[in-house]
Amino acid sequence: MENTAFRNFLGDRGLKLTKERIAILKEVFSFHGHFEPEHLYFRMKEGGSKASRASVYRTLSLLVESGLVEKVTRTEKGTVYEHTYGHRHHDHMICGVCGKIIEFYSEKLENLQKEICASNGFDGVSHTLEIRGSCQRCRKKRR
Amino acid sequence: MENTAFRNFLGDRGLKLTKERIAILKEVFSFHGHFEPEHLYFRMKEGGSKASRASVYRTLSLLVESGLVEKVTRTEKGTVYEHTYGHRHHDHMICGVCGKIIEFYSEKLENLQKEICASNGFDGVSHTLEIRGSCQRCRKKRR
DNA sequence: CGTTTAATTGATATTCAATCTCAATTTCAG
DNA sequence: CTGAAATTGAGATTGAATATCAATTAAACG
Repeated sequence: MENTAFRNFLGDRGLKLTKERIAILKEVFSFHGHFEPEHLYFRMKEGGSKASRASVYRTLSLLVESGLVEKVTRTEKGTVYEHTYGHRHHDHMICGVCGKIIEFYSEKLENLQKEICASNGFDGVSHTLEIRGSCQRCRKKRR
Repeated sequence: MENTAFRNFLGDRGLKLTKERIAILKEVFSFHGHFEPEHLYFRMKEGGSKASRASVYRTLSLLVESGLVEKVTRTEKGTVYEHTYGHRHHDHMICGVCGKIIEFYSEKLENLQKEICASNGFDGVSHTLEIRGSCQRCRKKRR
């Protein structure tokens, strides 16, 4: 469970398990899909939680460091995150018209990373592939 | 030559070819590698050019639309660009230790994009693959 | 349990890239 | 050369993200 994983992460670093951190962790894992820090903050505010904006940002950094959450992409409007604990790594297609994000996983791509790294003396730890274009729905609307 | 390409782009859109746009275009193509808007602006300022920051940003957007320049990645400190005219598309490996950026091109990856898009009803226009890890030099230093 | 101490919080100020405003200027077609 | 429309630039503005710092809190220890 992500709760335990985060608890361990904090423990290993001599960090404290505070109400705020627990609340933020819970909120992050309360739904699936992508989210932005500001939205998370306001969602929590509405939900009655009192965690400050600063704590949201600070905790988000910790969650990324712990590997429970990943930065998906940076847009003009800020950073998009998603929780990844228990989920397989995947990449994204982003529709430039409606902003829809399609997730996909490709075994071939994973192997390709290894291949490319090997031939460049690079030790690849992670990757992000972002394909931009237009989704089916938006292409149909156009005409 | 990129000059003509940009001229055509502007013409097609009924936009004007101004001194500022020319100066910015020239500066962008005066060197290779990655750059950030702010650096470009200050470099021009030192060089005696009088293009304003606003014009730099505005022209950069046009250059991206015209396909002469691409956004490479967004960092905490802003957007990184590179001119791509005359260059083949490529992707990047970023060393998390020293920040070094290694460029690479993979035919397999290009084909993979088509493949992935096809099976998702997505019309892929472009992609960015960013592999993070550590470069050879930094790994050697560690021990 | 209390104490103690270092970590954490939160309200607010601050930073900084990027965008907007709008009067003055410039391009360019006719 | 002239006029209409596009463009510029200085400065204001936005908005995400971070820094500040006094007050609070977690938790190891006795």
